Amino acid sequence: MNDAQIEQVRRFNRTVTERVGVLRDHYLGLDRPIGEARLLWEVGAEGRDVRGLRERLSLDSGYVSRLLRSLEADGMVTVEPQPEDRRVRTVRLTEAGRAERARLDERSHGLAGSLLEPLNSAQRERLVAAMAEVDRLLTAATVTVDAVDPGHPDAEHCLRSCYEEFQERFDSGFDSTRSLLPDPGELRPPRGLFLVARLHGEPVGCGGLKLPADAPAEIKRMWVAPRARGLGLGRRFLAELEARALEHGRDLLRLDTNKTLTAAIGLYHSCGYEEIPAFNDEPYAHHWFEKRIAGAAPRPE
Amino acid sequence: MNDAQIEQVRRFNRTVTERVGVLRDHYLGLDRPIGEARLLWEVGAEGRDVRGLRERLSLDSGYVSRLLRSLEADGMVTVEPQPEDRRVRTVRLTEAGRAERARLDERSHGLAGSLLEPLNSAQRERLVAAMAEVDRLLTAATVTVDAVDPGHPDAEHCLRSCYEEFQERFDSGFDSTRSLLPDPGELRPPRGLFLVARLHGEPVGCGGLKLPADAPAEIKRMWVAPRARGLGLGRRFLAELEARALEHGRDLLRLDTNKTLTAAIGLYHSCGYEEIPAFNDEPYAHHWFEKRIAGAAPRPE
DNA sequence: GGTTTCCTCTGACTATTGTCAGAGAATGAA
DNA sequence: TTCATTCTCTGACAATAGTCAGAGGAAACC
Repeated sequence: MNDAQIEQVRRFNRTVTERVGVLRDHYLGLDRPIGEARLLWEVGAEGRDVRGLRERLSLDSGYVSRLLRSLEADGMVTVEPQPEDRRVRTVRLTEAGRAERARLDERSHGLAGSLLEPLNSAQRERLVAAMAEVDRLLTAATVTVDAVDPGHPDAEHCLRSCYEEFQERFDSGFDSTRSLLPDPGELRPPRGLFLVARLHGEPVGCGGLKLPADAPAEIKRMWVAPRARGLGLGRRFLAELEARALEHGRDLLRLDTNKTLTAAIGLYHSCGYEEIPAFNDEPYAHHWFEKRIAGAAPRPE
Repeated sequence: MNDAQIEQVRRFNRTVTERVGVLRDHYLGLDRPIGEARLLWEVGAEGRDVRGLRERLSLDSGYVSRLLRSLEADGMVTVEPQPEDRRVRTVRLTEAGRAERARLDERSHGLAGSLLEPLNSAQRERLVAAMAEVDRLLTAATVTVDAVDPGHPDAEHCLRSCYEEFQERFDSGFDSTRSLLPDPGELRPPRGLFLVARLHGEPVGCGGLKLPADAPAEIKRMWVAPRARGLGLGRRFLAELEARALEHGRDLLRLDTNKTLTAAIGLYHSCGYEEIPAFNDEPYAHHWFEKRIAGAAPRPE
């Protein structure tokens, strides 16, 4: 990362916070303090627990409580205990609250429009494309990847989603008990490891590594949630798994995959994996790959 | 402008304000309220008038005064009357103030770095490029273009800069009194008009239109400040001048230009101007163009 | 049943971010 | 000189944003 890049990021920050900030104040800050407006927004059409609101906006519990009293007094929300657990209280929008939220939404829409408005259509397209790219990459930068136990709820959520997707996509359907890895417990140290990617705390992808004593390390159960695709997460998993394999003294990685997973196959090729003859008899595999990793720097950059 | 575009802009706003906002609070908000920090920053190394600070940050005069007293009490700045006009007071950083500002600068540098830090180098390059594009286009969107009297200080500033640039670039140098438009007063209504572009109130470009009674309208003295290039301002001036010419019932536009102004020549070509034989004997011209504008929509989009 | 933990709320405080009216000094115009 | 204007400052006031300690009800654990 060089100084010219840093300078550009700083210029970007200045321009964006100034322009977006000014317009946001202009559009949203009219009749309601920002704190209340954000809260109203976060409650959403469905309603939400007080706790959830606090976490989402990372505010003090007393403060949230006071904001809620104020919104309640204005007739925007109702707050009621949950039937299952009467300690937890659920916030719901009233009719008036929904109307107010719709107005906020409209204004926010107007704000976005006013950013585009002065530009001609070619410029608009370029701006929107560049914004999508910034959005994607900043989001990618907030994704964390950590090793967890395969029994962890987040891990199980990912595995379940992964199996569901296999079931849908594979010509033959998918039954994990018939695959060569019936029990993800095999991905628990010391026999392997399991990584989970999270975005804002929500699990959005996983990747496992088998470390058999008498055979090369093997990548298993790599999956990225649809909403997190396009962030380079697949590539990041591969890099991370390669690094971990290296740390365990391995210099060769293998994996198998189904012919319907074309994006994954492309990824493996572009990350230096080479197709080899079948090294196992996984019933769901059509392609087998390997990559020699010894000596390479453990992480990009 | 369509809804998908608006949606993308809103997603962008959310991601960016969240990510940049969190980090800014984390980096800058440590020991000094943001108001003071911004003020300290805006004073800059050179010092600045109280009035200028107020305008730049658009704050109440009483509030600025109070912030300054606070910074003064901390030994960060000194405030002294200007010698020429003792009503106006100038703020300057003390030694300690400069040190503090340097710390802010360092933190802001760190903030920018931390946005890039989690990405690999290919992603960094893409992010920085996209940020530059967003920055450029948002800046372009804040540029205003207005008709002013050619005697207005902003207009004169632009004309002077324009002549200086001609002087530097033309093989023969440039002397405005020898050109076919010795007096920009000819660009005053009703004989013509003069547009000035401004960015944050600073003049950054100009374009004139001659409207002779017995000849086609003619574009003169088009110029864009170096720091405002790449924003599509030239194209915007042409569109604006064409629209104004149309409003005056003209259907043909002409212009001449010097061979050293290659970017301008490219612009004319790409905007539909066609090269024609010399229609005047401007001593500094090598190329002559015209464009028929009748019937076209007055403005892009 | 008793204890602990969780969740929300209230009261008491503080700091920040302003807004407004007018005072007082300096300047420019008539 | 007088008068209006410009510029900054002070005092009074208010809203917003946030922190902290602890009360009290509900659920979970032993």
